[in-house]
Amino acid sequence: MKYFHDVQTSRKKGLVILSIDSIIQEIKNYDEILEVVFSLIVSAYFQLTNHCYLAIIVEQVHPNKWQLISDITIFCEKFLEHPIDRSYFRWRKVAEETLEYIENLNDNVYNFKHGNEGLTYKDCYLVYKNNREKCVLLFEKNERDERPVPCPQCRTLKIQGHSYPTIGVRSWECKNIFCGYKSKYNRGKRYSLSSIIRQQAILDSQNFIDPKILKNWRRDIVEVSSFSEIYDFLIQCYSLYDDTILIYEKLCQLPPLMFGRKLKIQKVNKLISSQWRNHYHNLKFFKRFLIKKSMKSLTSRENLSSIPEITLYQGDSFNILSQLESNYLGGAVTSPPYYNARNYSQWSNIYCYLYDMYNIFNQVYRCLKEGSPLLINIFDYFDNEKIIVFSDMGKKRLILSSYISFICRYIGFNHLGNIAWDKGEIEGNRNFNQGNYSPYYQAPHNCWEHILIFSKGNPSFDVTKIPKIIKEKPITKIVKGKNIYGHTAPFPEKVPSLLFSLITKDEIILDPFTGSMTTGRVALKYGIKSINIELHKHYCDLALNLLKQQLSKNLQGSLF
DNA sequence: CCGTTGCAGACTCATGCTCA
DNA sequence: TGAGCATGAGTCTGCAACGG
Repeated sequence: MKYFHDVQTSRKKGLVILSIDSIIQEIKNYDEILEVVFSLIVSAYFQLTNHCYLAIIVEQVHPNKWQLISDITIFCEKFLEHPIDRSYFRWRKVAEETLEYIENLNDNVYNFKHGNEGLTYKDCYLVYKNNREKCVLLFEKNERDERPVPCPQCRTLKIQGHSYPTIGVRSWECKNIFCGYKSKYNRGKRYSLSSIIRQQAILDSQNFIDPKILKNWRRDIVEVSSFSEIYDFLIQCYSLYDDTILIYEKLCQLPPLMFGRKLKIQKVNKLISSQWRNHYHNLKFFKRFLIKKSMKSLTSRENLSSIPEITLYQGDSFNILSQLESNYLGGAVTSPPYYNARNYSQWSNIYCYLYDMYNIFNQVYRCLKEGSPLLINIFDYFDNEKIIVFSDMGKKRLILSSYISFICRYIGFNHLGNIAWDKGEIEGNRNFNQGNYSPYYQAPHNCWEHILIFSKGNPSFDVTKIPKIIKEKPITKIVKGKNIYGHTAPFPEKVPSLLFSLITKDEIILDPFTGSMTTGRVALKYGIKSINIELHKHYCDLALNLLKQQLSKNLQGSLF
């Protein structure tokens, strides 16, 4: 393999691990933190071998870990902004769709010619020891590399470029008529460099991963007896035997050799250059959706609920919120529609989605009282952003939680923290690795969702009251192939209850995407008034039905 | 009650398909 | 025929259903 693919298989750095806490310990200023972290990411990116991983470990930093995680994630994914001259990049179509949806976007269309590339977000592990929480962010580098790779079957370079199975990964087709491999349609072997490397590792016993490690790390919430297990896991699952691993950490006590990999500990010189922070804040990417929407016309809003404690409006969240008073709500909790996750939540691309979210949360901000909390339940869903390509090759883990955090901070909210909603052993204990115990095949089970905590201005509630993690099974939706609940994505009562533990009983709360009105119904139990908004008539009916059931149950209960 | 069977559901990979 | 898109097979395991 090395003989035939000499250039591409030389592995400079097979994995880069960035342990942030020790590096930025003394820095108090958030902008300075960003400067240091961004410079390190960029330097890591250019040293990292293609198709290899960058892991970033974050514990507790000033002022808030989750704010930093959000900025890091968006930066990693989007920091390379330049024209992409591949024909799969159909920027005209992206521009067309976005301009049609976002009316006030009279920006120069030329901007859409620039695409964003960078590292692909794979996962965020939560690692716990006693009560301490560390986050491990994982990114994969897939840089377009058009250098020809010989056919793994017949070693010839008589090949032709083919498609991109995932963005940034070039695939090839063998054109040698004497090659041992031919498909039914008489086409040659198709392959890519990254798949060749991965498949080679399967056969190599030195790359075998201890199944014990995999068992402990099969979910993305992990309980460890020592945080050094993070390194054991990362090194075994995301690098190959004989690789050189680059580690950025100030006080590193790791041996120079682990599992046959050479560790290179890098001293960090404090880099003071605002270059990358400025670059980040000036990305054209943000300018395509951070645009204020103007209200079209006053739509009639009718309260569908007959109970004084609950207000239920059917209609577009933005329109209805625009008509509400400013500074009078005591809190808000919601689970926004996940981008293109269901047939009731479809947008042409991520810009359109983020534009809607920006405008709706902007209105929520206006309606909230100073100091009041906002909780947002969101999941990093798996889909295509549809801003580079439209097919499956663009499908990836979306960074919705990071986007929402960015948007809300842009509006003016304080991002105070994050509650991890551990959904438990959903879908069994599956760990998709195609039966291979070798690196790069280990995909954990994504078993937690974000509940982001924000406040308007300085919080008037006690932040320390909020737990770091809650365990709650998702509501059973499907019984014998039928959706007995009526809504495909309900959230548990615990989520709105978290909000009610922060506010006083005389407040009015808001849920701009209420669905089956879990928020309103739980609020009623707490004796708190609520305003609920839902776009679809169908869900409003469902909400009222569920409310009716709840009330009749309470009535029965009071008889005893 | 317990062993067996088969399916759900999420994801990847390889290959078929199709357009220009 | 170059290049991108679509899709079905294959992979996993817990659990429900089944049957002795």
